[in-house]
This record gives sequence, structure tokens and C-alpha cells, in this order.
Amino acid sequence: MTPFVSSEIKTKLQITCQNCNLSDLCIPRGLSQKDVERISNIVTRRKILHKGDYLYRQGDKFRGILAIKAGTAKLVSLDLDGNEFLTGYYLPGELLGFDGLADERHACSALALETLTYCEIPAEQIDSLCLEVPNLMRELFRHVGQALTAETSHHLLSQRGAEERVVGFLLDLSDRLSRRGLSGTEIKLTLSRLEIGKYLGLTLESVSRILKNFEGMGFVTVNAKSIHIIDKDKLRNVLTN
Amino acid sequence: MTPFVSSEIKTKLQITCQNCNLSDLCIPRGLSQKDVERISNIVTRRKILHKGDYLYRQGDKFRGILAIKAGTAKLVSLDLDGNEFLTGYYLPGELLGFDGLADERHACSALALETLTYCEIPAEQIDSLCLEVPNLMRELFRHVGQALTAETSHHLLSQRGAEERVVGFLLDLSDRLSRRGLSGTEIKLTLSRLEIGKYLGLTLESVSRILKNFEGMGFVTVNAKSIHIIDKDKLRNVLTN
DNA sequence: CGTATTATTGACTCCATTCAAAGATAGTGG
DNA sequence: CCACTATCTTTGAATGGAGTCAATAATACG
Repeated sequence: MTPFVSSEIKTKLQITCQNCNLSDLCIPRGLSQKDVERISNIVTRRKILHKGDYLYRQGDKFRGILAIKAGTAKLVSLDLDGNEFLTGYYLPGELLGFDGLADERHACSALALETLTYCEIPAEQIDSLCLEVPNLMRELFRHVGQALTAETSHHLLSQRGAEERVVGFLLDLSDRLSRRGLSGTEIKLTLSRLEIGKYLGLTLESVSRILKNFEGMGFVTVNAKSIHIIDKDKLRNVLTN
Repeated sequence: MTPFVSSEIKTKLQITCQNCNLSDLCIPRGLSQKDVERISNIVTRRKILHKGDYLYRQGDKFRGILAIKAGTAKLVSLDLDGNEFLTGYYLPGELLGFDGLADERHACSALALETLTYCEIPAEQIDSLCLEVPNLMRELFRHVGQALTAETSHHLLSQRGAEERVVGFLLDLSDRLSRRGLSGTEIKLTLSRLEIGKYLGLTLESVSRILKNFEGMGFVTVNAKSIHIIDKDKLRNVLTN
């Protein structure tokens, strides 16, 4: 075999849930060493996608639960007359695919927002793996529960005024980045203004104006897709006033 | 023992998942005779509540998954500054409580909208029961997945115009009632205009006006809390135009 | 370097809210 | 059973917040 292939095999052997730097954010969180070993053998690792590629499409058969290893993804729904809505926005270590649990078909489409790698627990193995590793079952129930409460929060946010929605988006993103050990104040967006708008139920113009306002008030500095949060408390006050 | 008490015992013995008239809507759907027998022994049956009583409160410890036997319930969330929002509206045979899966505390409050009875799978038994009855595990994943996609649809609906939201609400309710063998055209609301508004992200005045409009256009007849759907297709057209 | 996409900014419009007042309904106690 | 009260609903008029339309500016990309 060529050295090229052998290096691929090596990679395959080397990267497991045990040594994944995201293991404390992803599924392994709360599982014992032994449990992680067990699921590590079944998890398919490190598929690579590029910007605009689909992880899955609305209507696709449910293939399994996905975990983002690197990069970001968006979850998109189409309503009855085809307007697109951004249901979710996912960071490394976050899980994706629960929209396929209800009826074996995905209710949304998932797309890479940039170059992205991910892991997968194949659908056919979930049942048996859960029976073998009860802690995994508990974790999966927890995660799907989190997906549900996250969606409820998102929905709640979208009932509020335009400025509050943008603040909610920024603060949520900031918190999630911090939890991943990244900067919670220097945010590099992978979503366009249009996509933020579709996530929040606003037009891109509103998003643009509001970011400008916040900059004018000294809450943030905005440079295209880079947002620096200057005063998180003032941002929070927008929500609670 | 008095006849009164003995009749209570009888009732307790008689009503099980096997003979429940909702068994094809509720958890037993898709489970074998044997599986149903097994869970039937663990499900707590027929608690009774009255209008305004809580099934659980936001922040309560997760006690289990509830199934409505008779009556209707609403699920309520409070946002950061205390405005109430109606997350869901539940009919007999529907399951409730998934908002407690994420972190062992309920993210929402559930209240009876009228006299209500329900059954419960206690939280402590869910794990062991799922291991014993793998089909139950699958069913629960399916149900929580349905809760997630229902919430996404609700969110999607709330991005649309006011009339479309009211139509979406009426059609969803109509479908769910039909599926339960009840009339899908003679709807007896247990929600006030205010509550419908909080469910759809509208004011009660808008809800009232829109129902009046629909009546004027011959889509429905409205008598206080009774809504008769005259022309479902015309209602559907409001959504797709 | 030039083109395509994305973002900003302004003026105007419209849909749903807000405020207000009257009318209907349901629940309670005499 | 009726009167009384609280709650819910209807209806109207005025306001305002976000959308739409449009034109320019900036950025990304080949």
C-alpha cells in the first residue's frame, strides 16, 4: 500500500472518543471509561464536508445522531410555501439529527457553514448500544431533551422585539463559545446577516441596523463577520428591560 | 368495607393500559400485548385535577412522563422578564413532561384547562423499564422526537402572518381531534382568546378580529368557545397563498 | 482586477399592537 | 332563580415597529 493510504489508516486508529478533545462536551460526557470505549468502537469518525454541503436533507431517512468535531453547521426548515427558516446553529461538540427521531425521516436539512468534520452513531446501532450501555441511553434522552428546551428558548426569543432577539442570539453564542474554551467576546460569525435574520425571524436589513445601533451605543464593535462584545452587561440589560 | 371503597378498588383494578380506549394513541401504540402488560403494571393511573391545577411547575424536579387520559392541558413558559408564553396545548392520549428531560427540572409549567385525569410513568422506573422493554425505549425516543418537531412547527408557524397563525392553529387542532375520533369540524375550545394569543404570539384582540374575519368570509362559524369549520380547504388556502 | 455576493443606509408602507370603551358570559351568593 | 361581579370578548381608532423597496458600499472570490 502507498504511504498515503497507510496514513489514513493510522488516523482512523488514532482518533477515538477517548482522545477527542471534545469528549467532555459531546456524548462521552458523564460516561465511564469503559462505556466510552464501547461506544468509541461504533462511532463513525471524521467525515469531512465543505461549505454548503448537506449533512442530511429534509425527508432523508434518519441515519443516526451526528456530533460536530470541527466547524459549524446550520439546521434549516422549509414551511408550507417554501420560505426557509433557520432552526438551529451548531458548534463543535454539539449534537445534531434529533429532527429525524419522530418518524425516521428528517424534518429539517443540515448544512455545513464552513469546512466541517463530524462523527456519527449509526441509527441501526443506537438501540443495541443503549441496551448495552444504559448510561448512553440516559445521555441521549438528556441530549434530545436539551434540543427540545433549546428550541423552546429559541421560539420564546423570537416572540420578543427585534433588538432583544439579536441580543439573545449574541449572548447565547457567546456562552456556547465560552463553554467550548473559545473566546466569548471575540465572535467570528459563520452566518451571514441574511442567515441571522432567518434564525431570528427578522430581515437582513433589521439585523444590520441593530448591530449598527449596538455599535453606536458602545455595546459591541462590528467588523463584517467579526463581532467583539465590549459590554455584556449592557447587552443583557436590553433583554431584561 | 363500604361499597364505595370497594368500587374504588374495582376501578383501580379495571383500568389498565390494555383496556384504555386511548391505547392506540398513547404509549402502548406499537408495543406488543406482552410489553403493554409489563408497562401497565408500572404506570400510575388516573390522577384527577381541576381547571387551573398544575400537573407540574417550572423548576419542579422531573417526576416522569405523563399521558392525558381525559381533559386538556396547556404548557406555559416564562421568559426572562416574566411574560408568559403558551408552549403547547395537549389533548387526551398525548404525552407531556419532556421539558424535564434536559436537566431533571421542568423548563415549563403544565396546567389543567378543565377537569383532567392522567397517567404517569415515574422517572425512576423509565430506565429500568426501557431496558426490560426495548420497544418502549424506541417509542419514547419517537415521542420526544415528535415533541421536538411539533415545537419546530409551532415556531415556524409563529413566523408567519397573523391570519396564517390562526389558521395553522385551527387546522392542527382539527387534525389532532380527528385522529382521536372526535369531530374535526366542531371544535370546542378550552383556551381563551388570550391563551390562543399567547400560543400564537398575537394579542387577544387580533385573535378575536381574525376569527370574525374568517366568519365573515364563510370559513367558520364562531360562537364564543365553539368553532365550526365550514370550509377546511379555504382555510388551508390562507396558509399556502 | 473585475465580478458576484453580501452589507449598509434611507424613505416609505403596512400589519399588528395599543389604548379605550362597550358588550357578553360565567360564576357566586343572596 | 336572579342579581351582581369578575372575567372574557368584541369593536374601533390611532400608533409604531419592523418590513419592503431601492440604491450605494464593501467584501469575497475567481
